[in-house]
Amino acid sequence: MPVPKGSSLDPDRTRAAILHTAEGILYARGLDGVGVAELCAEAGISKETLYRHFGSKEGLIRCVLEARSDRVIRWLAQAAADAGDEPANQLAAVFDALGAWFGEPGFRGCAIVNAATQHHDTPTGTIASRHLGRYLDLFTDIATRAGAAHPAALGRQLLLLLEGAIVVADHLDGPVAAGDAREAALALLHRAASRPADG
Amino acid sequence: MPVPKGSSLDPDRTRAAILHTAEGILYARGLDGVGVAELCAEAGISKETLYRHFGSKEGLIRCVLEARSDRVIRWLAQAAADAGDEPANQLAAVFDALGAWFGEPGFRGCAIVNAATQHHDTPTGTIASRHLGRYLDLFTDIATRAGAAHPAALGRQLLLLLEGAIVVADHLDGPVAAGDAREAALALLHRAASRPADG
DNA sequence: GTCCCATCGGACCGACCGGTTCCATCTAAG
DNA sequence: CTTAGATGGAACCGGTCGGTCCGATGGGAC
Repeated sequence: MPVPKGSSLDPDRTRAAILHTAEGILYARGLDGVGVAELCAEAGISKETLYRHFGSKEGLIRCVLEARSDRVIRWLAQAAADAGDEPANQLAAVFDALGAWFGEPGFRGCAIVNAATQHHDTPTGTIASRHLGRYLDLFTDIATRAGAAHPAALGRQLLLLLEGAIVVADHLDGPVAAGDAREAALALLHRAASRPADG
Repeated sequence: MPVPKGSSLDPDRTRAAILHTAEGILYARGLDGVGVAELCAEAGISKETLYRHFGSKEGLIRCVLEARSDRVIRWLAQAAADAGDEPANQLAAVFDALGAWFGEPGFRGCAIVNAATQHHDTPTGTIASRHLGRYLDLFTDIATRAGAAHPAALGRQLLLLLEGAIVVADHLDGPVAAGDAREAALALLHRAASRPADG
């Protein structure tokens, strides 16, 4: 049996349900905008269960954010992979995927960056750094395969466009930002690839 | 007399002192990370004085953010103006100024965007929109004077670089982001100016 | 001197917070 | 059946929150 101890249902299932419910509410209302009591009520569990699984509200937040980071990175990497082998097409696909996300109701920016902004001194900040680093890996890989002269620098610039697009989409003009970012990203990629020996 | 009623010192002076102290603490610790009592203690005033001047904590936050937005925009516009008339030089100067800011101890991202992230449903969100719009005006002006084919689109792309740089500097690599953004911004400007009839 | 009023210091309020504990209950393993 | 562990429900804790109110002080304006 994969279930180590007996219980009414499945502890792993319970844990996953808590994470899923908490992710939505914490994203929509902010880390400090919702109390543990409400999270438990929405998830249909007791506070004792939550504290047995996650130890503290901060522990729950950490697990939620790590799961979210994994999912977001996998989603963008898949969007790139689905676009074929051409780096430019992959880059365009990434920003197209972002545009679709920006247009969804309830879009409120990047949950991980938002969380780090709200609790900047906690381990949450570390999760955000790792998250941005994973974006960077994705972009640097694309830049490298595109033959950019300085793939690391181009990767960082593409990351600026991604993060800028998220912020601007959240606070100013929604999905429009994704189109602007896409166009700028392709321009930077083309420039770097057409000058492989020099900037 | 500019002072309407008698008081121990000067109500306007008191108000400005509250704003100054509150701005620093709210920026460093977050909107929900500090209570009204502590803000009053640090500013050397009583809660009654704070509530008479600002009505509520939200009212205080609103005044702090509006003052901050004014100051930041004026600071960047001045940096551009000090760089002469050449649009490319002005753009470079803006990102150089950002780089200096990113390196300052206590840098924590954009106070206005951070605030909107923390209290997204309050009027704070409106302040953030206006703030980004003012950046946009600055960049669109530079793009127009540079002879860009689509100055509005270029302005929005430059805004993406600025906001992205702030986020990345805050959560990943500090002042490096400003240099990357500067280089990308100049590349986008050059591209748009050298193709004034077509993208 | 006499008012006026901004101010301070602090008591006070109700609400909510994160977190702990106890207990009855249910389920699955043996 | 017995037993052990996971659970829900709820009471409870100390602390903090934003906000109000009151008494005392002290400096202009007249």
